[in-house]
Amino acid sequence: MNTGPARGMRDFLPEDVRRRQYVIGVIADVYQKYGFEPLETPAVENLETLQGKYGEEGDRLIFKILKRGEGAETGQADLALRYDLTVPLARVIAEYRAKLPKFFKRYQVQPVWRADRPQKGRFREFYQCDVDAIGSTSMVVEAELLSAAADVFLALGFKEFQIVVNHRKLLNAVLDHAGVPAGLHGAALVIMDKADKIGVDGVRKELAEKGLPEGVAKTLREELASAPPPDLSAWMNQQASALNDEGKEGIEDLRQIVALCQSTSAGPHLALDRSLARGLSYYTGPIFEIRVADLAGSLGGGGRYDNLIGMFSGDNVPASGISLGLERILVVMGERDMFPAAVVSTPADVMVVQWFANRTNLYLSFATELRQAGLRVELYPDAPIEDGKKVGDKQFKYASARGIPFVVVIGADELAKGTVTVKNMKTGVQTAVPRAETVKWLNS
RNA sequence: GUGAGUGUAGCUCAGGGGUAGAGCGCCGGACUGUGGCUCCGGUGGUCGCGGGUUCAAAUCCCGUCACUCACCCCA
Repeated sequence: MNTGPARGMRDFLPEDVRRRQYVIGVIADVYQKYGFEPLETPAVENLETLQGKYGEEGDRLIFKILKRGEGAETGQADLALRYDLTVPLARVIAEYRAKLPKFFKRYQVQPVWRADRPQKGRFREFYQCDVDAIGSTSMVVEAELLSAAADVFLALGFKEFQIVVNHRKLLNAVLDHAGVPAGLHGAALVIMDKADKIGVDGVRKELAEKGLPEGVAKTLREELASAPPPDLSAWMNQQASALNDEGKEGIEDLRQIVALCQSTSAGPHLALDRSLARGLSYYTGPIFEIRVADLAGSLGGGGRYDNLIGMFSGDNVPASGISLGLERILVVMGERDMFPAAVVSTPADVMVVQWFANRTNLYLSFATELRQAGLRVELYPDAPIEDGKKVGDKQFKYASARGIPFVVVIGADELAKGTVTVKNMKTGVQTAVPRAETVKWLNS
């Protein structure tokens, strides 16, 4: 019998859970500072809600659930595990628009599922930490989203990270300018997105395979090869003159984002990447990705999706958001040993030793006293067979292995004097303390 | 969906044709009313699973499953 979890899924032991809760706590705190409100949605959505939102590749990775009854035989599915948090949000907006504020800002930290093949930093069940702002087309939204994301990484102790931005409209304009037919925009975007991995020559080769003429590859290569200079504003002006109206809109949005971010935490980490494309098909405007050097994939990504909610409600509601990948953040933080010491250990503040097998109630009531005073107290469940004999072999070893900092003994001497002996497990120093002053002593 | 690598004790791994080894852990003991250090003793595995070659397979071959990594795509 295989006792491991299902492929791509993981069990989280206490130490893991503590780390996860720590990171989630930091993220939620930052998001709340920006006025985002919490939202939760079901793990399961109707299949039709999800299909057609993520692009061809994305749709393939949806975990489908067989229809009850006949589904077992026909293989027909009508439900699916949620694939991301953005599409369920769009559904919620379409459903509750009237009840929600004009500008709705929500954060959501929940697991999503993808029928992917696992590898480093990639799982079939993983948490996303999303922030989205609904109802405004202003680039202030983007600036705040990026600033919040930057604050999260700074609060977690990251110093070197990049917030990479680009714009779907700019990409479309560049593709048009290069002569890529509208039908091949998607394929060309995917190839451009890989530019950092396969290099400029690889891009040219793959474009040729798609049947795009040599001139296209040449133009795109030139676009890609031209890294934006430090003077972004001048560069953008120069670019804009060569592009159509759509491209100019993209440039203008990016210009605003860059300018607005200078007043936020995101500013120093912002970078333009003209080849950033992102796979999800629902993006319509600015797109972003958060990267660090030691991980191939991104730690987070997002963008503006002004038409997605309209796919549910009919009328378009502008929206933009960003999603942080909890698992990848944890992978990197684990490798770099970035967790505060307190997060990793101390399941209890103090352990009470059972010295006399026939005085368990004494130890229980003592533990109760300490707990009522606010301490986390563990009582060792087994008493020694003979009073006082071999007490420590098991009990002290257990406390030591669990990293419990203090152990309290009430043995014969202590009972006679009305004291307890407190042992500091780190230093090995033992102190006799009047029983009534134990809490005071431990807290000092 | 494609490709590569790895499956041997609870864990990390060695052994590359003659029926298994280390370190750590775990259990017991010495020393302390009592852990970490030291010392002594002990526990430990049909070598992922199935088949084949061979007098003989953990070892070679085929298949299968699992895990890991990379590609694709993504967080």
